[in-house]
Amino acid sequence: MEVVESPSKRRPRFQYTLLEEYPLPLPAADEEDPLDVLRTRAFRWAEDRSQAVGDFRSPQWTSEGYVLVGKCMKHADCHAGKGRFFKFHGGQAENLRTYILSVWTSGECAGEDRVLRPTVACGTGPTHQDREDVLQVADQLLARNVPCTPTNVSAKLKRLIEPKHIAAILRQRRKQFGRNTSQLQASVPEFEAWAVASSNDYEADLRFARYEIRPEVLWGLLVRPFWEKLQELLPEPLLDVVICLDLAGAWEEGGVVQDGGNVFFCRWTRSFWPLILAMWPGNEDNEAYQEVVDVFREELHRRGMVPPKQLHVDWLRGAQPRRRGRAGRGRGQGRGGRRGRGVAAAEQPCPMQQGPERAIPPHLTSPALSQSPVLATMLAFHLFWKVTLRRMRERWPDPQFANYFFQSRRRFSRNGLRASQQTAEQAWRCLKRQLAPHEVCAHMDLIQALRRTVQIWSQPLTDELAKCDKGVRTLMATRRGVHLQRPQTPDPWMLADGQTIRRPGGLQTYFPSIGTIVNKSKARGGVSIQRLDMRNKTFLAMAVGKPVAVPQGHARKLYDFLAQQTEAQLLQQWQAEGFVVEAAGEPPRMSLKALRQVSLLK
DNA sequence: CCACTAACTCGACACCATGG
DNA sequence: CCATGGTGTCGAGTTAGTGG
Repeated sequence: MEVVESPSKRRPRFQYTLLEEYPLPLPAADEEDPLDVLRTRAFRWAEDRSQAVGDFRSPQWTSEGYVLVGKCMKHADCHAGKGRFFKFHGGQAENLRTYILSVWTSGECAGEDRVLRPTVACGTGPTHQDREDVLQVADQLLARNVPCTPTNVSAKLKRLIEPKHIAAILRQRRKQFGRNTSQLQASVPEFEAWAVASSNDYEADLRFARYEIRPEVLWGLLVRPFWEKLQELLPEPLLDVVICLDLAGAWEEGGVVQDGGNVFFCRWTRSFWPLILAMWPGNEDNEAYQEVVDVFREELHRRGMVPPKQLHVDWLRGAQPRRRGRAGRGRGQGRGGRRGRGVAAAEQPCPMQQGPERAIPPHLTSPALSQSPVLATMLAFHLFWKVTLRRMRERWPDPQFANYFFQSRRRFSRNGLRASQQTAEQAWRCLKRQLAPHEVCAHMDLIQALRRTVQIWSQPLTDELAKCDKGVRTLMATRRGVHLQRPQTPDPWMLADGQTIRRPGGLQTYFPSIGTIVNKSKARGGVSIQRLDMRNKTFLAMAVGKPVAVPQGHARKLYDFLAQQTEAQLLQQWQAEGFVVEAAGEPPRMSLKALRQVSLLK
């Protein structure tokens, strides 16, 4: 008759040896249940050591606190209970600053790599190892800014894994992390803590106006130094603002709101001031713009500043490609939660957001909209858009868009000034340069880099610094050199001597006087200036951009354009010059080409 | 510039594994 | 036992690359 095995005889199978003492952060205050604490720490260890542990038995309460026993889930035999086991217990270290997890192990791993879902009809599922390898390669690819596609991953794997498994694993990964690397993902809590703290810190250089953590990390930061400088310039009205969104590296999208227009440095150059820095991952169409505009408004309001007269949005590049990505699907499937917020600012929505569902891009490429010419008088401006509007309403495939476009434009458009995206583009490159040298792997890395950059940009430009080439690349100008409005007269140095000036963010350059420029050009035969004396005023006409000769009588012609008093007169003149092209059976259209030619613009 | 194709993405659904 | 998560499959739609 067989004797019942004594516990001591069976025990050898469970002879645990200490594997390691693993330090981990102390449990937070709200993690009170020691069992939960131990369990999460055990999982954390398993993850850090790429060890699949599962199937925990009921926890036991011993003199050492709770003890958890689980087994390796990686191999077939382990899973069946004939392999390796793990035992965990833990507690605060003696110095009380860390949590020490004691990991014990018993038995050896045995059996083949366990196949997940062995019952599936298609054959084998991926193994744990498969998944780990795929995820690892995916991380590497993403960190290097290489598209993380099944093919790419497959090419980088050292062994063969079924493509459909790779695709499925990647899909799951995308669902969880999007395009973020796991390191970026892991840095979220740190970021969140800072975000909370920073939201109310009105003294800091960077302050959150918006942030969201889930499901994606996105934020808008206000850049205090530039807002304050702007406020100092009041009551001069803001003329225009350019919003620019662009890709910042592979893993996220950034936005810069730029007070591009007419912040004059030394009274003649236009420079950019970043007021808001925003990060908007991925595919939110125009919500990013809308959000940034909202933030901008709120801060203006908070500071009691007057809204800008013009608002330019670089919607073509930012919005169009994304749009296609979503074509054909319903609109509601975005994130319902965020929609509600846009409503508050709906008085001046982003152009793309209203129009008909998805049919906009062709219009946006129209030169009439994207490069409307500089028109010298209010009357010309009026006529130009009157003709164009009619054309849009009657000939363009989407009349609704025309209505929308004009509704939203009417309020802030004016003649004369066309804010160029160029400063915004340059600014963005500048920002990228500043960020590039720093390794940005975690959310806070980016914030730190931005903080450094803002510090550099916002240093005061003293008179001495303005003259020398060395020193910081500040975007600030000397105090008396900044204006929000276009100067009415040239500075004295422009007339007489020229000057050496350091442009914001750039190196110093010598700028000759206007006289010198003209003389030099004349000497090379490149410029011709036509003079027109009218009563008590003198007009000069010269080509801008390309140095071409001014045709005989051209100054007079331009003068006549300016002098027209009524719409009918101007229209007649424009028709005669071929600016307005009439065709049978359809509304007239503006010929930008002719217009440019006569303006002697390139 | 255009058409064609292979590669890719995504959502929906079913089903199983895992953890509580 | 239930909730959650990971995987396979299918179909629809998009994108990038290639060759004319």
